[in-house]
Amino acid sequence: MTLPPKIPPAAKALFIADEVRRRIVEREWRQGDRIPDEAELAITFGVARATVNKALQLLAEEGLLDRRRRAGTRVTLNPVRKATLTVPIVREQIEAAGLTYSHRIIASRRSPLPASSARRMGLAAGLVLLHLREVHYANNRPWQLEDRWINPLAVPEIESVDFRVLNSNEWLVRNAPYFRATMDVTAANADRREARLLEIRQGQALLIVNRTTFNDLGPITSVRLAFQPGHVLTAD
Amino acid sequence: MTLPPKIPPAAKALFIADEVRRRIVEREWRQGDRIPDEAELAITFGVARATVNKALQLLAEEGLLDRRRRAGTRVTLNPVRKATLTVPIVREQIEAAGLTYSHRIIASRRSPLPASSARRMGLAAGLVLLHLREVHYANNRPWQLEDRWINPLAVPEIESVDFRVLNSNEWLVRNAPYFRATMDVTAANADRREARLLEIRQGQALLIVNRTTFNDLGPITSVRLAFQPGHVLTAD
DNA sequence: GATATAAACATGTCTAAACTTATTTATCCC
DNA sequence: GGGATAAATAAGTTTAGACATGTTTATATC
Repeated sequence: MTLPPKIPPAAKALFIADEVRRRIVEREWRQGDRIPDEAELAITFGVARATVNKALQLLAEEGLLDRRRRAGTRVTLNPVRKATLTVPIVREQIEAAGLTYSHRIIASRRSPLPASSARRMGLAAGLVLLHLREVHYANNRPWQLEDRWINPLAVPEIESVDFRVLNSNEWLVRNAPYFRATMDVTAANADRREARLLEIRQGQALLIVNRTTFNDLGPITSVRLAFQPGHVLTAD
Repeated sequence: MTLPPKIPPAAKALFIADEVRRRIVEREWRQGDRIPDEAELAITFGVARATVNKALQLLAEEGLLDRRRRAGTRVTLNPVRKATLTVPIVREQIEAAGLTYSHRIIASRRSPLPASSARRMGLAAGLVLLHLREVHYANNRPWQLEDRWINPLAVPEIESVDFRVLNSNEWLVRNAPYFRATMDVTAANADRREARLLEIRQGQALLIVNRTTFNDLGPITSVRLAFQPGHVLTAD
């Protein structure tokens, strides 16, 4: 089976990836099976080995193939369910929906770091960091609660920023690029304070996203986002 | 700046990616800046252009760089927060924690598809599909609720499978590979039935994951997973 | 000045060949 | 049989060179 000589102008790798995917989906190659090696596929498809390599690496990233040196390439036994979550920038998300964005600072002070955030940041609990709490609004209705800890050691310039004017999220995005980030997702019942700020009933289920970013100086910031009840995060 | 001649044995692309990342993090190259083109970087690093290309494509995937033909490569203005969520296979997750896995079928029948699932699957509401409801247990304590719709048109073999013996999740994973999947995450208060099955109080916040898979014949299955309160999904 | 056309350019992709590295398989020795 | 060692193998990576493809910029034309 050679590539259709006309069709693929400069996307042979993608074509090959599709073809391999098809063979897996149609169970021509079954879970656990070893598939032909790169050199062999290169010949059957009439392309260079590097091109096959690119295609197979793509499928390996997707989780469809398991590749090991010398052992060859196999169809993954338990295709793991991976999906890429995108946490949008609040303001952009709201404005993209044609709504008016605004935000309000609830608190901005130095406080000792609680244990949960300390764990996420890899810092000692009780360390005094900058603590920000904000509400983000769409058309003056609460959209998201933000509870953020900022490590001035990693972002010295932060001292001189006035977050009453600027959105902390955006300032950090623009001024504190990160090397590494961790993220987790959970659900929690709104406590009394959250209910008041989000203008909902206490106990309603909130989607919670925790995100911590790091640069070479250490943890930059750890933020807990609590979304309006019913909010859906979509993954690709 | 040439690569340290000794260190990188066969990982120059990664080294270059790290170096570019460093320059961005240290604000040598700032958000929105155009960075030198591939040919130039290839010379400064003393490698082939293909190697630079690989490194920069990596960073573009990470969302750190914006690349456009002819226009060149720029540091992303608004680094989007992307993270890869992995939804583990229940049994493996439970057994990996050293617990005993078991499951129970609550219902298994043909029913008309409700609107929400129909939307996700791209099918007409009311269409009669196979409907499965299960509880997964760890050490005999409820761990996860599963509410699944299966499209027999995409998986004809399903008719002959006895899910009282086999876990539907695993059967599908092994026997119905998919082309494409969609996933979303939200939070919901446990209703009375969910509370009973999960042995929790009604109203507790549950993390909900909806996942739909497709193959070339159409939607295969759409599943709603409701996790125990407090469950955390971790993204990389 | 507006608009079509051509040139320039940076990234995108592919190739063929070489070398590296992890891992398996075979072989030899005890 | 057990264990160390060497050979074989398949993927991982890099290179230099080529051509393709979008985009921008400059140029010519109306």
